Amino acid sequence: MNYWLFKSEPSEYSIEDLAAEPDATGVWDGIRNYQARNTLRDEVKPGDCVFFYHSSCQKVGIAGTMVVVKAGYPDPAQFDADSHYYDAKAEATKPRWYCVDVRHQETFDVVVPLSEIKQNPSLVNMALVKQSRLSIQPVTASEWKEILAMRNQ
DNA sequence: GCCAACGTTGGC
DNA sequence: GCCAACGTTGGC
Repeated sequence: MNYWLFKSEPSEYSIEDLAAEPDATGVWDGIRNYQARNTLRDEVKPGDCVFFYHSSCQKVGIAGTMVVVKAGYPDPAQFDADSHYYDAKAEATKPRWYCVDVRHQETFDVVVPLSEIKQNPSLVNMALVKQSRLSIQPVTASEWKEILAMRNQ
């Protein structure tokens, strides 16, 4: 079982949106970065735990947790000409982009702010801090525990 | 809205 | 395969 952090702009899709889905389960789609794609396709597995990160908003930080319920499969949006995520170069037999299904688990009472994560000495090696632009990134077990210890404070 | 960091594209 | 130009991300 592995830990991950997925980013989303809450104005596009927030943790509240996920919680409001039927069965609190949604598709994590629209990933259009190859490194993130490879992780989704090859490494993210059902049962893995994921932080939901809110980016480009008033309260930047980790908003809660979710769990992976379906491993990587071709992102349907790449074939949908009406979708913002349409990719003319993707073919049904050779999909370019992948998505996973996730189920909402917990919404933190207060978002754990990026500013506090950056100040926490035991989190200096987090991908979030070092490789800030990656939208799908790994989290270690100790980082997971540390973030959980910072929530609801 | 600015801008640094990083990813992608395309000419050669 | 290099690298300049360009596009995107995302914090502030």
